[in-house]
Amino acid sequence: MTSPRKPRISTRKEPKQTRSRQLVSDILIAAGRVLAREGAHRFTAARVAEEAGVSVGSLYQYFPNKEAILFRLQSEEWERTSGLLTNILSDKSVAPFERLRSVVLEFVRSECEEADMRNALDDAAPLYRDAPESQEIHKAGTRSARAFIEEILPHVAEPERILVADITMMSLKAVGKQISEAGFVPDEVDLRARALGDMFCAYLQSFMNQ
Amino acid sequence: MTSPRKPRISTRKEPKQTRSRQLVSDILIAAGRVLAREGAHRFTAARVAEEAGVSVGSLYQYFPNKEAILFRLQSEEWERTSGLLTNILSDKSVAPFERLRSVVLEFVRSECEEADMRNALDDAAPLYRDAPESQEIHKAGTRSARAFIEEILPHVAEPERILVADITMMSLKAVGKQISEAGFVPDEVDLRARALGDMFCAYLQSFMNQ
Amino acid sequence: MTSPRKPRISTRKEPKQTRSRQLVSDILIAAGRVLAREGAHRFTAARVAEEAGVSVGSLYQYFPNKEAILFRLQSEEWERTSGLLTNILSDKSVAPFERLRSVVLEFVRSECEEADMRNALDDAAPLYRDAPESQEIHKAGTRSARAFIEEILPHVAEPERILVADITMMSLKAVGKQISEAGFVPDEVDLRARALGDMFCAYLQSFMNQ
Amino acid sequence: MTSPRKPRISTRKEPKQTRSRQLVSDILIAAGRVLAREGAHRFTAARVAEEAGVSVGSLYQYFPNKEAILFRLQSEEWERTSGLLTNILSDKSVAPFERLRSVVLEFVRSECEEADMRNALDDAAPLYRDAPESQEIHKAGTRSARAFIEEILPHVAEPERILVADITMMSLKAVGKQISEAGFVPDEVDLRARALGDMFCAYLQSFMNQ
DNA sequence: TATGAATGAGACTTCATTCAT
DNA sequence: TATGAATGAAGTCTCATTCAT
Repeated sequence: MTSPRKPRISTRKEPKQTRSRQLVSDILIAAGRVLAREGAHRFTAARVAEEAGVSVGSLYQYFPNKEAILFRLQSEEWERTSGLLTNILSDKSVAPFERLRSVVLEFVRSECEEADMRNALDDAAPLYRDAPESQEIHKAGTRSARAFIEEILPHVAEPERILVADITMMSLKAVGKQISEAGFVPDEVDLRARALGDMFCAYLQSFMNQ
Repeated sequence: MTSPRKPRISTRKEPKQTRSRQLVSDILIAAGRVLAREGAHRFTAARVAEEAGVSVGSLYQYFPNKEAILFRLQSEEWERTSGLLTNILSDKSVAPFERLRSVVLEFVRSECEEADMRNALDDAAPLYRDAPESQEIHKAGTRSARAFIEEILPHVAEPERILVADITMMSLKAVGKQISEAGFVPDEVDLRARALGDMFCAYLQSFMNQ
Repeated sequence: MTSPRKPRISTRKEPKQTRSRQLVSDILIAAGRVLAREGAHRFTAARVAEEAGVSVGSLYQYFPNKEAILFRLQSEEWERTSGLLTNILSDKSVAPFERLRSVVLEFVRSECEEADMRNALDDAAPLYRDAPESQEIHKAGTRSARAFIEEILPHVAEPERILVADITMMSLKAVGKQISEAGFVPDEVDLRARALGDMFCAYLQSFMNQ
Repeated sequence: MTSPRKPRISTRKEPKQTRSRQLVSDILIAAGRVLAREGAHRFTAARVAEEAGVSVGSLYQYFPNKEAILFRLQSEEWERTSGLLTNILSDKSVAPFERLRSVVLEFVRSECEEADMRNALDDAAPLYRDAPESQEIHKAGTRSARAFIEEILPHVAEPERILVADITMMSLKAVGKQISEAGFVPDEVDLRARALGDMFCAYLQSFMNQ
């Protein structure tokens, strides 16, 4: 893929006034709804504006383009999820493997909430993914994961730890997405989430038995 | 999400003559190139036709719509991969865990070949994914995986075996994709593929120690 | 015949501002001209837009599709004609048969005005005819006709009155159309219109002599 | 309407061999079916060829273009109908008004047979109507009608007789078409046909009482 | 600041007709 | 004579974005 376009994707103006902040928030909520209801394919500026009850003009006042809206939506998703992960993983009052199982379960469940919107967001990924800002976002989650692995596998060399953390994170995100896409009922979701947790535990355990 | 449209996606005309067969093949190759070079976003009938050196009309003589081309591309990919998986997994002259490691390595490597095209194909997935034909395709791979799990975990109850097979397959596909997207050099790819293999082995092993 | 598609045909946006109203009107006038000049066959969105001096986009801002334009054109025609009919037929200060002759004459004359456009509109009928909105329109004229027949043939049973009214209306519309298509000069038109009026009078008279 | 195109519409080659004759006939039958099944809108050379079981090439061997097929279809229709009219109207062993009533009934009924095909043929009229050959066809029916009027209204001056004949024919054709389009059941059809016959009789009668 | 009408490039798809085999 | 693949112009419609008000 060539794609030398690096579209500006950050918010056009930092809204300091409350009114603006509210507007941005309204737009994002509307965008989520449009995405969930109509699919990535029908996610258009006009539809978002209408759903948000603002004019297209206003929309473009706060977002430089359509992609920026998707990006913000994704960012906020990711921040929420990232916070969740970090909170659970860093809570040292809980046994490590319990934390791991817990984090997997919560993550998968959260992926399955608003699955329609998330799936559509994924479908739309090509639109915002290439922006440089998008890369940044994933670092936070990565950091927590690496710290956790370091905590439970202190004797493993750093490069390998990073590898383990990355593989695990990748699997978690990817499988989480797949589960959310599959449209399972809550019990089926939990079943799979727990199996995934088992897999990660078995994997990490294997380093401890070495 | 609305839009449950089920577009016809199968090949429009069964090409029996060599000429036609060649044409279809040319179109698919051109489509792959367009996809890799321009991305899913710029994958249009006109561009594919031009790249293939045929008229749009001819293109539509062999494919009912753009999605059908993508679907064929994906099918052929998947058939190749599926064959690969089945071959390795069912070769009982090799120790099971060796087969598993091998299959993971090969799968990930194959995902990384023509990564541009594959990634673009994934981006385009919303276009062909919902077609009924598309669902069928995934069954073959699933079968091999389940058979393999049955072979090495015969004492595990069927429902759980299926769960294990599905989780493993999901991880393999999803992580394979992520690795291919990340643009690693071959050594980095292998490193990750092996780690993934380790994870699966550890997981399955954990059922044997029970 | 298959294809029972019921395309949306109503106006896309209720134009409240004068500017919009003007635009819609411009488009309709342009559409009429294109129809008259080029024929139904060459009535395309692009041509209408160009004739109206607006962009295709604007055209689709006010009409959901090409058929809707034709439908509006036809509606306005029909409303005018329908009003004419009703006015003349319900004017009880004039003797019934005089009213009838008058209505036939006026109707046929009005059909012959802008005959090119009307004929092309008829040619295009397959495009808008099946829409539900289209069916509604014909009811008004039917009502006046039935009321008139009731007035002059009060002793005839209702079902038969309806039949008489319907047959007469059908003939009037159909013959009017044929006359307008034939390209007669005004005198020839009047001659035929009067003959048609005679026919209707003779028909109704025949019920009075019974 | 400008429409300066006068497309060649007559049959491309007079098929003397039986085989060819058969082919032309097959094509026409297929064309009728396509028209009835798919509507004028979807009447395409390819579809007719497929329905007829011949290649598009062959189709174009016997008809110079699509319109020619429609024209032939219409011609044959009209010849049949015209023959019917002439036969009934000229049968002097039957009382004139009985003949008139009979002709109207038969004509309307025949219009209602294969209504789908006829309606679609009407929808397609713009495609063949302008050809010069098309004008010729209507003369035969006109002649019979005029002869009939002359027979029963010998004392009326020729120009007026022609007018009467033309108006009556126009009404008959036009109303016949409308009835066939309306999709009535046979009894409803007959009811209307008889009313139409009544109207014509009353009209002609009015000239006899003068 | 907000609005929303206007733009027009560009996507998909169909189909009449030709012509090499 | 028959075939049917190939052509490509033409048509419909959408949508991101701008800009006058």
